[in-house]
Amino acid sequence: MSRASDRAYDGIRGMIISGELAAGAPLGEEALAERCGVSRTPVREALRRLEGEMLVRRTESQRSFVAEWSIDDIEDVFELRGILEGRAARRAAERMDRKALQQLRASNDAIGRAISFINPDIDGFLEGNREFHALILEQADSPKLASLLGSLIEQPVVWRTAHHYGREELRRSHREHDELLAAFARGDGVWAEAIMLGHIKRAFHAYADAHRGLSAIDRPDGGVRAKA
Amino acid sequence: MSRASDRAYDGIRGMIISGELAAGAPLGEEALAERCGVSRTPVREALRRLEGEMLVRRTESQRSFVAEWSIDDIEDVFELRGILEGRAARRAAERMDRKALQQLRASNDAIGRAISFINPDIDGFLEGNREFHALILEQADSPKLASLLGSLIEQPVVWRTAHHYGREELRRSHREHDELLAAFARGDGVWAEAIMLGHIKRAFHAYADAHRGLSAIDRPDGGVRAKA
DNA sequence: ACCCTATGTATTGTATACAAAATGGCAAGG
DNA sequence: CCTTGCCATTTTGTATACAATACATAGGGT
Repeated sequence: MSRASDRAYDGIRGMIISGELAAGAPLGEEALAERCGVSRTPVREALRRLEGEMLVRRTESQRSFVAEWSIDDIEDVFELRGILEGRAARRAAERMDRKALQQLRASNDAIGRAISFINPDIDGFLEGNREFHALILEQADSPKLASLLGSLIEQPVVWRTAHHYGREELRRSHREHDELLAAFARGDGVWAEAIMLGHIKRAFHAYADAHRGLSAIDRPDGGVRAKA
Repeated sequence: MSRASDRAYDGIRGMIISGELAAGAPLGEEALAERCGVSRTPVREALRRLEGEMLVRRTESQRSFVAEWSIDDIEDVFELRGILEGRAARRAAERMDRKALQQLRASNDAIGRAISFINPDIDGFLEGNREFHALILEQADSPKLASLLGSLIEQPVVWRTAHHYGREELRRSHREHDELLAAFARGDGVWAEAIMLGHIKRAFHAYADAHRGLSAIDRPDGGVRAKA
């Protein structure tokens, strides 16, 4: 898209995701225009886009605010993600070619490297994770599904979640990706869908636990750990 | 929303759905502004909205066209609708209160009246159908689900489909709604989800058959008919 | 003291002018 | 005859001015 419009979009989105603009904060067009160094026109466009992505909420009187997410909202989104990404995984498994499979392996290897350090490279993990899921969505070859998922993924809440992950949770995610790869290699769509559903469900509970301030040992799973 | 912006949205959307603007037709902002009697600004806003609803496609160079739907796209959308409306039906069944159930019954009764004539009232059927599904979505109480489904329903292709329906297909749809009501009355989410999935699947095949120009007797089901 | 209303202020909606970019045709060269 | 590059025209992007609307506050009435 065009220069100013993108600047506004990236700028506002960044401010929301980083927390610079807190949940519920009012989003005046004039103020945002000034902060982004553009006029109100591209700001308005960016706000509409962000509204479509559910990062911005508008009142009946057309005033914009940073969207507020209740724990129910978040669970709702994770469930929908599970359903839709599950479908993506199933379709991808049924269509996967050798080249795409290798790309997925490479992507997950990059994740493996990112989390191999004593202090895991969370940004590297996130980037690899994003790429991994994007590749699957691409292989699913369903433009409408991709369009729907675009509204759900990349929520601020999702991004900040991984920063609460412990090393074991990162490794578990990595292992689940490996299982997905096994399902893809066999073209087993049902298996792939089941793994993806569990993968997303686990991500939600990791978030919910962190949100409640539970330490690993307090969790319902009693601190189950990956063995390799 | 505001007056001019809505006029542009309703106007363009109407032109697309009615077929006045054919699939693939270019959508110049200036021309649309003139036809809708507003300036380019609200037209641009309407186009972005319609793009989000997948009625308008934009090229990489930001030119807009009426979206073109392949049979695969349509099947894709119907499948996603099935998944998501199925989930809506399940959640609705688990939450349905007496008042909502009565509203649903009233809505389906209206559908029954609309299709009771020798020449069925298709517009009445569509309006009742829209209301019926909207009530379910409302009862599902999942804002994110509603937001996703908003992009999928009310596609032009869906609307035109019902005009190809025979009296028997209309009655079958009406009966399936009755089954949904039974599931809702019992609070049986799994049942409701299954019926909804079948309901949407059938709607797709009705469309696909009509699209291929098959008459009822040529269809794979050999012209199975409702008995009451 | 409370509520209702009116007015001023802040915010959003729309139109228009101008800037940037892209498409399509035309001409020159291979 | 096809290709290639340029230029005219069309189309979209951005900024800004003005109009309409919503909000908040203060004042008066009960």
